[in-house]
Amino acid sequence: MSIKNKTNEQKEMSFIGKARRAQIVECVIETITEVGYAQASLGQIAKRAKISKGVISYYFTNKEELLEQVVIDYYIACQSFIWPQIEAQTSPKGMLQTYIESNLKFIDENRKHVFAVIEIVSNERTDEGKLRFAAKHDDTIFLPIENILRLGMQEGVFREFFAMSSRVMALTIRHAIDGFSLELMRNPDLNVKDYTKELITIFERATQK
Amino acid sequence: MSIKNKTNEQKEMSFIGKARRAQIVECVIETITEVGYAQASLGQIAKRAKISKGVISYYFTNKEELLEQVVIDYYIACQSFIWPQIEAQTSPKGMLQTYIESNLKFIDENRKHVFAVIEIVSNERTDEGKLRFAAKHDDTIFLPIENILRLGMQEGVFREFFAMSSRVMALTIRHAIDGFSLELMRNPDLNVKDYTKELITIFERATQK
Amino acid sequence: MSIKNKTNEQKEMSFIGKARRAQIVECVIETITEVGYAQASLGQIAKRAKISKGVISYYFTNKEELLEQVVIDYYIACQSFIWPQIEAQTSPKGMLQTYIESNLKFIDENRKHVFAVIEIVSNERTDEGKLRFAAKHDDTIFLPIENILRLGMQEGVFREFFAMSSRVMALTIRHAIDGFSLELMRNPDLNVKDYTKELITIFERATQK
Amino acid sequence: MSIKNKTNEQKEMSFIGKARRAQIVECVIETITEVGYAQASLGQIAKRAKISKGVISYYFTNKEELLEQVVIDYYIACQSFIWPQIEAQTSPKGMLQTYIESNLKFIDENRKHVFAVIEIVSNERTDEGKLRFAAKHDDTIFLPIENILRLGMQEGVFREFFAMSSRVMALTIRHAIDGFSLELMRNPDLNVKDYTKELITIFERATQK
DNA sequence: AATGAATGAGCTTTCATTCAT
DNA sequence: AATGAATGAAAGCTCATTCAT
Repeated sequence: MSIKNKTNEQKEMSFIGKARRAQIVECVIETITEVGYAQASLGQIAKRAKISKGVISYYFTNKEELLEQVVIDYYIACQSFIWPQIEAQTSPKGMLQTYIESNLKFIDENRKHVFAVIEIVSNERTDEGKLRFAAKHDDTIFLPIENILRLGMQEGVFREFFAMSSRVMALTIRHAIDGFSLELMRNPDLNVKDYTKELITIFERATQK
Repeated sequence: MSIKNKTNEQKEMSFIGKARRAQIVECVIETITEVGYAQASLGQIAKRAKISKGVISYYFTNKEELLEQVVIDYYIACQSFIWPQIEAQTSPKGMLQTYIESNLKFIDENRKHVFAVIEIVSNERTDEGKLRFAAKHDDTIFLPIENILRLGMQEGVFREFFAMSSRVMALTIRHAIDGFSLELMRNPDLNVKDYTKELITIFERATQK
Repeated sequence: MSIKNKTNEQKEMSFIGKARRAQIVECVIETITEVGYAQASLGQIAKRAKISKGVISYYFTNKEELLEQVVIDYYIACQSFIWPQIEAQTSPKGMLQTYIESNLKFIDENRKHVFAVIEIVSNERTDEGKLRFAAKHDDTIFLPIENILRLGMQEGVFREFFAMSSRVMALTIRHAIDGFSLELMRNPDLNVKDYTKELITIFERATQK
Repeated sequence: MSIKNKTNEQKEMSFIGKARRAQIVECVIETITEVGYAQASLGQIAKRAKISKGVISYYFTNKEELLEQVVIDYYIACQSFIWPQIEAQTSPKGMLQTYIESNLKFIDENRKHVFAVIEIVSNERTDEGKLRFAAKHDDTIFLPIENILRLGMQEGVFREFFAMSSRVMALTIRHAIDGFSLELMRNPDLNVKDYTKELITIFERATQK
């Protein structure tokens, strides 16, 4: 019986099992980076992992679950890298700066993983044609930045955002960050320090009173 | 003989031929909008166009050419909508504002087409795994905005951008605009006016002295 | 109504109609020569003829009839070239020599047509998978040479062929001639004179007492 | 991962894998025999093998490689059958006789395989329209017989061949042998013994001083 | 725990043929 | 007389998934 056909209580996955899943996830990232989402077949992934396709099916229910794991791993790694840094900040301005800074740092240090996640999130769909990770992505990604902006407004350090404009600001920051990831793949020699500094400047000016 | 095996300029395409190509391009846009790039097969496209798959092959050499046509049509429509408005401006500040405004207006009025192009440009690859439209996209999309920024610096109305930061600014503006398109698909009832106003505010503040 | 849907009595084909058929047949030969039987589609043929595929269907019931016409034209041209020369001979030895000589001359002067016919005859099959032209080919091709051999035996100028060996001789002569055609396509600069001389020598020696 | 994406030498193919490939090759031969090269699609082959089309793609990179395997198998089997017999001969005359004899024997005992190879070699083309196996065929097939003829001339037991006529002789012998294969398919009850005897006589006479 | 084998659906593309004009 | 348009079947091939071992 394959590992996946067990009930939830049976979630007794061995150490080696976890390692295998991690290895496969790593190869998904590698593959998507090299050939893109649409060409990243299980065959291509298995080839890079130097295992048979069957192994993937053994450790993951289906391709969907495999890609989800890539996304989940990213969320965990990204959040646990960023949150402590933001929580260490006391001012909204510091939080915003840290949000941008830490995100770019994480992306720089996890280029392929982040790129793969963007590919997956913007392509993977349900049978009905809806983007599968859109909702979850929204929750995980936009809530924190919107909270920072709201806090800044309440404390009076950020300008007053009319109508839905705090959402626009949040989206724009997010698009800038995701866009940085794409640019980094196209142009790996990018000066990350300068890019970060400039992005902080842009959104400091955009938010200040 | 199919329509595509004529001379390269394809001068001699019948009226009905052009109409058919346009109709098929329209259905590609529709299909990508509904099911995404990866699921947009010729079969799906033909189904929506209520024609047989063979017809598509009759009017387009291959899928690649078909998708390229979607992108080309976008470039032509977008440029001819935006350029006159920008050229009518005299100040860099006015140009930047108009650039954002007209882009968002075009996107709003051509939601599906723009979305489809983003899907195609960010997914369609050559046999070697490189993004097929990356280079052309860069030329068409980034040069104008970078020119506006440079002009503003020379005239002293924009702040001094250090190092590569005018490129960062151009990229960030572009990511904000492309991001708007994606957001508009997820949330069709978006208040476009407010979104535009806010985006202009953000980048006015980000660029001013 | 297309020309082919008329009854036999209506075989009133115009001058221009005959010319068209001849032109198309010529292009079939050209196409098969260039790309081979399997790749010689109606589309390829029409392209070389600079006409639409529909025209071919207008003048020929189907592809089968078109290819048959190529073969028929060959038989007529070949026979009317060769027969008079053989009939002018009085001795079996002279006939055999003339048979080889005139065949090779005809092939040399109609390289592409002969090659196309060989391609068609050895590939074109009925729905049941039988070679369509095998029987007709046999009758037209082998009877004359077998007759020459029989005559030579009766007159005592050829050696006695035991058992089925006059058929073997006829076949071998025929294979040598068809093979010459193939070799001529592979190696167009072949010295035809020398080839002819040698082939005559071979079969003179093989048949003589 | 399919069996074919291993190293180039494909050292590590399982026993069952080899058997499957052999089985599929056998069905290609069967299929070409029944319906000819042009109609021998992967679907037809799979049907005869009672497997799905996918299995063929699993064991062979593409159709081209599959057909090449048929040809390679033939070369190996044919050479290893014929060579020892020829090398056992001491005189050129004996060699020539053995060459014809053993070739015809091999064809008789491998009728379908030989026929299939002839179909493939004379039809399979590259994308540029050139016969794919023409060159290799030439090397493998004509060199040995030309060597025998040259040896016979040097030793003075064969007549002097002027100009390119030893090549003509080699070609004619080869055409006779290939032609025998075709004749055998059309007429399975052929008396092979008599055919062989006659062919030997023909070329003995054709070559002798 | 892991694999090789196999499937069947779906992909893009080509093709002979039909038909309205 | 001729064409452009369209079809539907079949081609070679890829893929996610299943399953026996």
